[in-house]
Amino acid sequence: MNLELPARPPFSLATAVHSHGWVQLAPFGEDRAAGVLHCVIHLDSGRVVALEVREGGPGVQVSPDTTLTGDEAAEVGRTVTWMLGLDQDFTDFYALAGDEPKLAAMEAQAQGRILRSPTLFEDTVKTILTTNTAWSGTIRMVRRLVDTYGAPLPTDPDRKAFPRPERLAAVDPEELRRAAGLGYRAPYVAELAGAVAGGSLDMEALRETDLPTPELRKQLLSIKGVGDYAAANLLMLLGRYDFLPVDSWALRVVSHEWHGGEPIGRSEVEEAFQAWGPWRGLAYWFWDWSYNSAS
DNA sequence: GGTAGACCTGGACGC
DNA sequence: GCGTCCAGGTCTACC
Repeated sequence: MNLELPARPPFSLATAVHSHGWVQLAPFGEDRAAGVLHCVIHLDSGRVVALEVREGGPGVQVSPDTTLTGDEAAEVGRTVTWMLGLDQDFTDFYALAGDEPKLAAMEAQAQGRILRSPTLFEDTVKTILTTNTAWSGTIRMVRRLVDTYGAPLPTDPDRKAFPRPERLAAVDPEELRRAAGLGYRAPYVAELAGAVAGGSLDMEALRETDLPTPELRKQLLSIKGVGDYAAANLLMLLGRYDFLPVDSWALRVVSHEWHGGEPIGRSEVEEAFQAWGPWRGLAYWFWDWSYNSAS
């Protein structure tokens, strides 16, 4: 049983999937040559299913590895729509970007969507695990977290879904530190999982909130382990582009783009994209960096 | 509000 | 093979 999900044009599955490194993080996977995105998700019914997502029509075709009930199929539809931002509309941004040579190709390439995990909880944990470590470390930590605590896929137990909050909340932080190699980040993940599992923090409600972006940012910053960079990264995933996720890479590319490679600070990065107003994060994310392409 | 130091891991490097 | 250094954001204490 395949699901056909429409996307607001322009849309490209490959562009959305490769919008950042998230596809390299478990339980995502891909067959790049075949143009297939793989993922394993844990449904509300308790079942764990594998999905294959292909571009099809003006949207995507989703192939589960098992027969789904009506409710489960509807949940898969909502989840994949969220993950790929199928209903996102960048018309206003494209109108501005068309006048900027460094962004002018965005509409033709259907850029703008940023691959998300099935839940904001999962994306928040993954974002915490990007901080203060190399990308290879993030890949390793997420993989070990999924392998150690994720619910197995019945048809292939070696493949697992991202662990649910209640599962991680039940793990001693010291075990998280050792078993998943999270280091000092372990108590942050444990505290977040505990808050979500205990009901004191409804992460998924933040996906639909009408809160102004600065207020939403404050809520994200109240999560231990989420600082300026991580909050801005999560806001980007939530479709709020008012803040820039300034990390060491941002300092490097902005320095080479406008400051001759000289050391710069956060303020120079923010100043570079100030003119883009509520779209500044998107302009930064998809900027055609001269340093990046030359290195 | 700004700053210094600690946190943790793995990779690079020198010996 | 071993030891040392470094990169990578956030938190806490302190000024």
